[in-house]
Amino acid sequence: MSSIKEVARLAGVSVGTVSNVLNRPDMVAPETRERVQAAITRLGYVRNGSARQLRAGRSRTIAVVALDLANPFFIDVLRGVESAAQRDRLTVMVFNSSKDAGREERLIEELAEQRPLGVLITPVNDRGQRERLEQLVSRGIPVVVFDNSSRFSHGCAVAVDDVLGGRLAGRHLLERGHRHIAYAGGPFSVRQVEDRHDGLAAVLGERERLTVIRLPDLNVATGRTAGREIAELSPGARPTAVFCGNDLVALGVLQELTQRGLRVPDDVAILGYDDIDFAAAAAVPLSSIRQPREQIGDTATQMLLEESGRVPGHQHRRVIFQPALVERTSTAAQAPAAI
Amino acid sequence: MSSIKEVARLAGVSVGTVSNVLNRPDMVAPETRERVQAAITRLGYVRNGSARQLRAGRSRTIAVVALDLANPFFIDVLRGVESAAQRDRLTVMVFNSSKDAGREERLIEELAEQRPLGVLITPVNDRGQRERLEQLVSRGIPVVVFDNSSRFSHGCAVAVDDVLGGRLAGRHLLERGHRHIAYAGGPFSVRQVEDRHDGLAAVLGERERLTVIRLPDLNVATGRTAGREIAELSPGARPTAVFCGNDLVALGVLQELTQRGLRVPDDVAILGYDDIDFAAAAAVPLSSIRQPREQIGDTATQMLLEESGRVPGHQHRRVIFQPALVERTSTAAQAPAAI
DNA sequence: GCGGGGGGATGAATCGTTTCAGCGGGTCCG
DNA sequence: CGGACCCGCTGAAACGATTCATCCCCCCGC
Repeated sequence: MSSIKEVARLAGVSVGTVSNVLNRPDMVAPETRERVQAAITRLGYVRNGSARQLRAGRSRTIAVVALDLANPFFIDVLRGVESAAQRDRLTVMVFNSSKDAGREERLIEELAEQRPLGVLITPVNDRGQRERLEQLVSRGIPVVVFDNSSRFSHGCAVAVDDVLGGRLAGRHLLERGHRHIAYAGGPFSVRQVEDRHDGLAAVLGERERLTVIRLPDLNVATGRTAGREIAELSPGARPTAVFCGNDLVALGVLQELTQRGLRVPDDVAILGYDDIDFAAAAAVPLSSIRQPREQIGDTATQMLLEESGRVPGHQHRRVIFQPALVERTSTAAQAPAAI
Repeated sequence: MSSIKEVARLAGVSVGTVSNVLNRPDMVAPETRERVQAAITRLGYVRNGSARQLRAGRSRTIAVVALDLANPFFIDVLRGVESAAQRDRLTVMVFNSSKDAGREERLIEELAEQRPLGVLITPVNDRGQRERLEQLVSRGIPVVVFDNSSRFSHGCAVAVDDVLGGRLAGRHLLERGHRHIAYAGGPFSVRQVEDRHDGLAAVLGERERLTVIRLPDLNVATGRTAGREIAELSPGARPTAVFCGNDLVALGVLQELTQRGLRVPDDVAILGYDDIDFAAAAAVPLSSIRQPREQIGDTATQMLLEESGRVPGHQHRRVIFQPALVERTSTAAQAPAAI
C-alpha cells in the first residue's frame, strides 16, 4: 500500500506538490500535474483517510445512531438524512442501537473517538444518555436529537408533536362513532408512547371509554399479543377501535384479529402511527398518523450542519413537525352499534 | 478538546506513560496510574481515533455496504453481522447503496481511503464493480460478497442457491395443482432474479404454462403493478399462482389482488421469497422461500475476519446456503379448476 | 562494595497528510 | 539596469497517538 512519499519519489517531485495536485490542482503546472497523476495511477495510490483527518481535525462524515433499523420509519428518516448530506458531499455512517442502552453507550463512546462532523441520534431513553450526549457536545461534536421530545438542551432537536398525533387519532375515531377505544403501546417510559396516549385521552369525554393495553415493545409480535387480548374479550367488553403506538403494532393487531375471524374495520377499526409504506400495503390498508419522515431526517441534518459550521450566532433550536391523519380502509366504517 | 500531551502535563508524566495507562495499565505503577486517570477524567480526555488508526495502520471497524436498507431482508442479515462482530469487539458501520451504482462506486472509493478491517458488500450488479472491488483487495482490504452468486474470485462469498429456491417454489405450486404460474420479478440483470426464474422454469413440464411479468425493481410499488396486470386478465388467461421475486413484490401483489376482489389463495395463490417478518404478518400470511438471513450475515463476517487475520493458508471460499419453503395461507388452497 | 537486574518511566521516531513560509528564476515596469 | 512580483516548487512543521530503545534507581546477591 503506497503512500504519498512513494508517489512523490516516482514522479520526481516533493510530497507537497503531490498534495497540491490532489487538493488544488490549478496551483500546479500542467506538465508536473500529469507526471504526478501518472505516478498515482501507476502505484494505485489512495489517500489515507486517517492521516487526512488527523491533520484536518475533523472528518466529513456524519454518524446516525438509529433506535431500531427494523422499523422502516427509521429507514425513511435515513433517506432524508442522506439526501441532505449528499448536497454537501458528506458521507453518512449508520449505527444501530437496537433499543439497547448498553449498545448505545458503547457506540457513543466509539463515536467520541472517531470525531465525526456530527451525530444524529434517537436516544434509547430520555434520561439515560443525556449526560453522555452532553459530553460529546462539550468535546465539540454537535449532536441533534430527532424524533424525541425530551429536554436535551445542549443541541438542536427535531421532533413531532405526538400529543397532537394522539388527538388527531382520537378525534377521527370519535367521528366514526367509536365510544370504546383501546390504546395499544409501550413501554410508557418512552416519551412518544406516553404522548400519543395522552393526546388520545385528552379528546375523550366523560361518556367515552379508554382501554389501555400495555406492551413491552412496539413491534409486530407484541402487536399480535395485543390483538389476541382484544379478540378474546367478549363482544360487549371489546373496544370497537384500536389506536396503536406504531404501525408495526397495528400490523400485528390486524393480522391477529383477521385470523381470529374479526373483520377490520367492521368489527374493530385499527389506527396506526408513522404511516410506513407497509401500512398502505397491508391487505386491509391501514389508516395511520403520518409523520413527515424524510423531512425529519433532512431538517435534522441541516441543523447539524449549521451547528458544526459554527455559525456565529447559532442558537439551538427545536423544530416540531405536525403529524397528519391518513385515512384508509382500516377505519373506513362506522362503529358497530353498542350491544 | 484535549490531547494526550495535556493529560501528560497535568499528571506530571510523559506521553508514553499516559499511553501505557491506556493500553497496558499493568505496566504502570498503581500510584502513577491513578494520577493519570484523574487527569483523564478531569480533562474529559478521549483518544483520537484517527491518530490511533494512522499509527496502527488498520481500524477495528468493518463496513457493510447494503444493497437496499428498505428491504427488511438486509436488516436481518445485518443482525447476523452485528452479532458476529460483537464477539470480536468490532464496530459495524453501515452504508446504503440504494441499488445505485454511482452511489456504490463513491462509497467504495470512500472506504478505500478509510481502510476498514474489511468490507461486506452486495454489489449492485455483477460486473460493474468487480474491478473496483478487486482494487480494494489489492490494497489489502479483504472483501466478502454476500447474497450474490457472481464470480468474484478475489475473496470469499456467501450466497444462497437461488435456482434451488425457484425449484422449491415450482414444485410446491405444482403439488397444489397449479398449471399456469406467473413469475413476477426484475430486473433480470440481477442474478438472483434470473436464477429464481430459471429454477421455476426448470421444474415446469410441457403441459404447464409460465407467464413472466417483468418488473423494473423489486418493491411493494412494482408488486402492485404486477397485481394489477394479473387482475385485469380474463379469468381464463389468468395464472392461478404467482411466484414473486421477493416478499416486497408479493405484498404488493397481495394487496392489489385483494383490493380488486380476488381471493388469496382461492382465486390466485401467492408465493414470496426471503420470508421477511412482514410476510408472516400480512393479513393473508404469505408462503415464502426462506433464506437463512442472520446466518448469511454471521458467516460472511466470520469469513471476513479470517481473511483479515491473514490466516496463512487461507483459501477463498464460497459458502452456499440452501433455501427452504415456508408454507402459510397464501398457497394453502388447491388450484381452482381450469375454466 | 560492586555488578547485575529489573521495575518504571522517558523521549524520540514514526505513521501519512496538509499547509505555509520561503526560495529561485523569470518577467515586467520604471 | 535594478527592484517588485509572480509562478511553481520545496522542505519542514504540525496533527495525536504508539512503541521501543534507553536510562535511572534501587535492591539483591556475591
